[in-house]
Amino acid sequence: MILIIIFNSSRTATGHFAPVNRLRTRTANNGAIMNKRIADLNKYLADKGLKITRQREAVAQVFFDTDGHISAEELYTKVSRSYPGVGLTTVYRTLKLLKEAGLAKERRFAEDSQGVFEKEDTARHHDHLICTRCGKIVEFKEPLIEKLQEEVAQRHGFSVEDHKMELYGLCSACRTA
Amino acid sequence: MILIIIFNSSRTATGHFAPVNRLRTRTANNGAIMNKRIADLNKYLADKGLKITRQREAVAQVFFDTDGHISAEELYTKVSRSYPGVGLTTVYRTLKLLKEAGLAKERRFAEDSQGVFEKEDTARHHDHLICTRCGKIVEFKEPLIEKLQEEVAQRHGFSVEDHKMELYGLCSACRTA
DNA sequence: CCGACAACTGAAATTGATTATCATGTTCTC
DNA sequence: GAGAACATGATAATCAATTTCAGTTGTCGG
Repeated sequence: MILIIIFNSSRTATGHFAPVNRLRTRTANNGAIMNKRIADLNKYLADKGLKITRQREAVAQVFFDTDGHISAEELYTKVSRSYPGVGLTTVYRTLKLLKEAGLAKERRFAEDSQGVFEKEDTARHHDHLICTRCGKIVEFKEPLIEKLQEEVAQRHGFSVEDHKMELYGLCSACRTA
Repeated sequence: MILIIIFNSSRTATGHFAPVNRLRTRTANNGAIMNKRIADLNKYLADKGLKITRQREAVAQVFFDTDGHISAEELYTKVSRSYPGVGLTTVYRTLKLLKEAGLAKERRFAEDSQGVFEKEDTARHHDHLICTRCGKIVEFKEPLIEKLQEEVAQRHGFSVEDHKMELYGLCSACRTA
């Protein structure tokens, strides 16, 4: 005997069953705490005439709950644990939206590596020290350098919207080893 | 009637005829001015037990004759005009060698763009202002920022080997437009 | 609540820069 | 000048990221 129960699911053309219920009950819209960043994203989407979807909220929520740097692939894995049925494509697309909305920032520390993302508000105005041997990454702030950057830009008629500064070298552990 | 003349050519397995003579008579080794950078490259190759070849000299020569930034693809096109029969693969390989030899530096100004290369001695200790609208790139030097970078690194136990600093914004033309 | 339509989704295909493969060619050393 | 090691170039492979496309779902006006 074969018993098949399809309960409020969305069967896609390729045979995938999206766990709609689980996803829906967990999203911010349905009772959970709607944090400010999700609200910011939703506002951005509404302003642009884009749609607020379960998948976007799921990706955004997991992203906002993550500290430090995370790649699209890693985020996909992490999202899949809580909200299976969200595709890697959607993770990429949502990260792109988060960047556009000014909520995420993309970085790439090595030429041949994949991009990593971090929350814009914690990313703002900090730069990175990268150990070329062990890959260790240290974040730092240097307001004086920022000031000089502004001055240099002004001298050349530029207005600065963003900057990237990375220092490559050896950390103390690798230098003594 | 079919007449085939093969004149001191190197017929590869895929039917390509490399114009060996033309290439040879034009290389630095055969009478032309051997500039210092080519000599540096040759010394590097010799030290590493690698070989000095016509192709490597051709790519290096054209690269050294180029000012500013050039991509591997562009360099390939440019080399092909003077020295046809040099493959794109070899251009990539030679640029890699030039980097290792400390004669070239690779940069990547946009996340999704191809890498561009510039001569190391002109690249050293200068950074870039990039217009996010028109793509204009302005180079600048700011020794004071370098000094501060060293200090910051030291404070975190790092020794600086290299750095990357890019300021993104709008140039005067794009700002007023 | 309903319908319609534009936006969204995810799997698979595609892209594009770069690298690996491999059969043949070339350099350099003795 | 013989041989071993390295180099070459066409092609295939790689890999993150994007595009495609058929099917699905938000959103807005009634």
